[in-house]
Amino acid sequence: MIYHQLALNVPLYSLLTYAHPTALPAGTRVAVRFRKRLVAAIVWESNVQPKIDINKILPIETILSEDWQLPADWRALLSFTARYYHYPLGQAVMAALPKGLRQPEAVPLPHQELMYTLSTSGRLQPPPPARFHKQHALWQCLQSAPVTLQQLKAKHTQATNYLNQWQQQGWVQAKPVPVCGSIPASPYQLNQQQQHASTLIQAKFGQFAPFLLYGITGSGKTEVYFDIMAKVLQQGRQVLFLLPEINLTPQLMQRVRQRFPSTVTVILHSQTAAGQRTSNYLQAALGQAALVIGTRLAVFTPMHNLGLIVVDEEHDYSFKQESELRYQARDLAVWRAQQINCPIVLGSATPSLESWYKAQQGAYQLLQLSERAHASAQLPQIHLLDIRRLPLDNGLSDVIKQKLQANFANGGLSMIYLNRRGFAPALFCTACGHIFGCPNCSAKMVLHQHAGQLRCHHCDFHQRIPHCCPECGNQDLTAVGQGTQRIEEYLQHLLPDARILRVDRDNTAHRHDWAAIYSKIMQRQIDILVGTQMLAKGHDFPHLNLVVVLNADNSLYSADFRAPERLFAELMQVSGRAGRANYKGEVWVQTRQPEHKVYQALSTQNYVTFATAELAERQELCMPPFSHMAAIRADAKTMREAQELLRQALQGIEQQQSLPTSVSTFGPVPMLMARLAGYERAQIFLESKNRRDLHHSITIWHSWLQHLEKIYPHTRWLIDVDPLEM
DNA sequence: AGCACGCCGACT
DNA sequence: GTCGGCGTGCTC
Repeated sequence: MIYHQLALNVPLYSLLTYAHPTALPAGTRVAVRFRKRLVAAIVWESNVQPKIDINKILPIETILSEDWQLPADWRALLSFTARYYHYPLGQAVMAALPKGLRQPEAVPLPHQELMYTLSTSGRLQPPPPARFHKQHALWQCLQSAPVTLQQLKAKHTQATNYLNQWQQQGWVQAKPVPVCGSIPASPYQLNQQQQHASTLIQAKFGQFAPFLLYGITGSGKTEVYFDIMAKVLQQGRQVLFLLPEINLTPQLMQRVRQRFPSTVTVILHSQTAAGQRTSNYLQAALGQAALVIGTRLAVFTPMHNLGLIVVDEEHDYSFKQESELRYQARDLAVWRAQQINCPIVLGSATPSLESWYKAQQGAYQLLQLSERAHASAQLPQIHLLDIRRLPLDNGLSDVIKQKLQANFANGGLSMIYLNRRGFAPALFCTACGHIFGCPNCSAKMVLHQHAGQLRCHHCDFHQRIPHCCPECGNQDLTAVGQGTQRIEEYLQHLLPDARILRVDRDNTAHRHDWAAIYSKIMQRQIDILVGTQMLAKGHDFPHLNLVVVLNADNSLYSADFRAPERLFAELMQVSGRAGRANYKGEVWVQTRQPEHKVYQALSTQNYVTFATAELAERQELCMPPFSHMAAIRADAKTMREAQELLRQALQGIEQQQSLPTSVSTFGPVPMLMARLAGYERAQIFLESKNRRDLHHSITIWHSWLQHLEKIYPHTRWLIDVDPLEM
């Protein structure tokens, strides 16, 4: 018997040993008995010396993938991921596989699409008589060039029948569709900066080279990506393209289709149907797809012959998974590029300070695009409107109201941006000041007028709008603050003839909602947009010429040291929506702190000054990227219990062994959102300038937590490496 | 994580 | 007597 180490979906930090008469290659998918149940597993190593009693070892039941294995570089990526994020390898592996491959069932490999053409003997045959005009057309089609079944079916609904007949005669032959067909020349001419960036990247094909493509909004980063992608694809290599939220960027997909019409492209994101995802995954693994486009989870796609990775909007927080396996896809993408020796391009108009710092240090090569791609497009003018002494009507100052009225009268498109959905962010009692909070979370309940509910935006708790205060019985309850619904309602009152559309998570719950909204906007059926973050991300509405930002100040009061960076990126992105193509755009920001560094940098649209100042501050405080962090979190029914586990572990560590001197510890402290979905949450931060030391300390913490979890069975814990949440 | 094993209260 | 509550501990 040959013993194998297998990765199973169990929360164990070691692999499990199973037996098979022959050695199976690493990466093979198998089915095994685990506690009497049949489960899928991946062979990690064969020919191992069992470390447990041989009598306990069970046989591998079936081999699910006889003819292909998950490749070695994929396994290396997952081993690294599990180690770096201190997560059980088996669970990391299963998280990286699509559902179809986590099941203990064999999955048929996707068959490659075929192209048909007349064979040499076929060409000697006379075509079918012209009176059978459809058959004749089919033949003509096959004669001119290889075509797909789909194309043939368009000519003749019975195409399959005739193809079979003719194939049997030996007149027609089939060949797999080339994975990367010819790429038509781009109608777009790169400007000098774009060309320069592209040339520098191309010089590094075939080797590891990280680039930071810093290009202001509208500078045409995508054209640079496309240019180098075309080159890589033409060399017969694959491209992995990661982006934040794919369902929100139908535009990009359209551009890809136009630019690479005959390149086999697959899309991988959480909303892709399970079967489709498995098939896409396998196509990429087998080299049947040349271009893989996806969200963070796509970083784990096994690729046959990867030649380039692109991470668009690299600063976006959605690249970090905030549950289970807490990985940062952008960072893993860089690791992956290094591992397989290919260039990686991180692109953004407001790079993360982590990436910007690396570019300053020379670890990443900085490529700049400082001109707007459309020569006619101008940067929008940004106005800070100090509202400290201005009367507000439903959150809007007179200046803004006039701006909106005027723009509507002139037929322009306006957008109101505020990051609060619902009607009002809080409901309170005018008599005693009671605020309706969520019973499960440390958050206020949001008033949803249309639904007649108070809702918590952090858990699924909701209740009917109460008639009176539970504390004092007073019936006079007031909604404070503005949400998208309230602004929408007020604007409709202010401008009764305007066509107003609200865009937030409440009305774009379904996959196709957004596409419908988008086409409505593009067809100029909308005058004013009211919305949240969703509106800020990557959409071009060429005729949008007025952007109004409300209530952005909220983020300035956050205790999170990354809040300014996040706000700046967000506001730059929203501002960039105005004045694309030929329209001159204006941005108005209502604020009570116009002198704040975020707004100052915004008003001159100068990322570099902002980044420089922010980095200086981070350095002074020894915050990332000048140090590396990890958070150890615990949650329990009470804060005391949650902190107890952390305190005990900390005490144990301090008494028995010492952490590396470069590592400092902060906490335990409650999380910013101390209570979530009925659990109190506490955390300890570990911080060090040295990654190895930090990693070593986390390992020590890890073993203590595993030991202590038996003593505190009601407290759950987790490790978050490079945390974003505070 | 599941899922069995195990040791004490309220039931036919 | 036993049905089942969920605390404890292991998984190849």
